[in-house]
Amino acid sequence: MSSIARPYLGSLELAVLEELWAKSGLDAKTLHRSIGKRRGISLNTVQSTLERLFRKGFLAREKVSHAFLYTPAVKREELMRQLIGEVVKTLSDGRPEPMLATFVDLAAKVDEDNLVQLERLIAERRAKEEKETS
Amino acid sequence: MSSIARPYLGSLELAVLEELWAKSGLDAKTLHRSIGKRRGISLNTVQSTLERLFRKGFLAREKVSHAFLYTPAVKREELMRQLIGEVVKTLSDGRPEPMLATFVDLAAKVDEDNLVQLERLIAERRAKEEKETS
DNA sequence: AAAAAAACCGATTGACTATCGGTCTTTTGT
DNA sequence: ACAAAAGACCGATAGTCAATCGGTTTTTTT
Repeated sequence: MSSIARPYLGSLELAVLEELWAKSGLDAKTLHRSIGKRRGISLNTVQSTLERLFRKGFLAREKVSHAFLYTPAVKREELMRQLIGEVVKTLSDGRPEPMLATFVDLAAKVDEDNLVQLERLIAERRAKEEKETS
Repeated sequence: MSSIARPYLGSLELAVLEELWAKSGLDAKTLHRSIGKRRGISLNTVQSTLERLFRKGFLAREKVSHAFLYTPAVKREELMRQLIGEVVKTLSDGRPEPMLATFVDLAAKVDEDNLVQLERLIAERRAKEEKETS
């Protein structure tokens, strides 16, 4: 059982999501032009990837005239939360410390200033919570 | 290219790691007794999984008399950091905010008190940093 | 030296991404 | 309205990886 669950996004899937986060409501052809051409892959390949992402619930689509227009069904932050949440769930061992320590480590790794930023986000979060509870 | 890199731990691999984090220096036979029997899998299966984890660098081993004794080569926190780091790297888009927001979200999700804990860890971290820089 | 234990090798299966050709369906231009 | 074009849909293949195990070789032990 408890493996770190797929899905798990492949390289083309990620590229497509990135593209759609930048500009949503694109069709397969357009996406093929922007990312498929460079990779030398066919329009069909882009299409099946879109289909797969749609089935997984990561994309929404709407048929406009003849073609599907795709939009992200998850925000970048939501996807991040899903994926990190998976890891955390499987490796936390019941205790919150491993997760929290990891967060502090990773925040500080890139830039020490991130810790300040993180504190600020916590404070904001708490402020919001208190407003709701009052 | 930039997919969320494997490895990626399967269910049996995780179970083995958990077992070794709890009590390290076990051989294949012992691990088979504790986790393999329940799953109805052969000793061989456990052995190949140990081999795979060893090749991946997640386990160390030492031959004691006739059998390999395995120990974790990464701590739970380190593995967590590796895996979460992968996700963060692929989805951060250069900015730290998505990562930081996700961290706050996930910390608070399980238990609101985790935010206090998180603040404490940040403070401790900063204290240590200042000592080193002085 | 024989038996037992364990390592090692190779093969198979199943899940999943990537890939694409071919066909069916729907739109659209004339 | 009908033919051409555009796109969706289906099915097949290849490659990767975990899980699985049988069989063979190597090493210990008695």
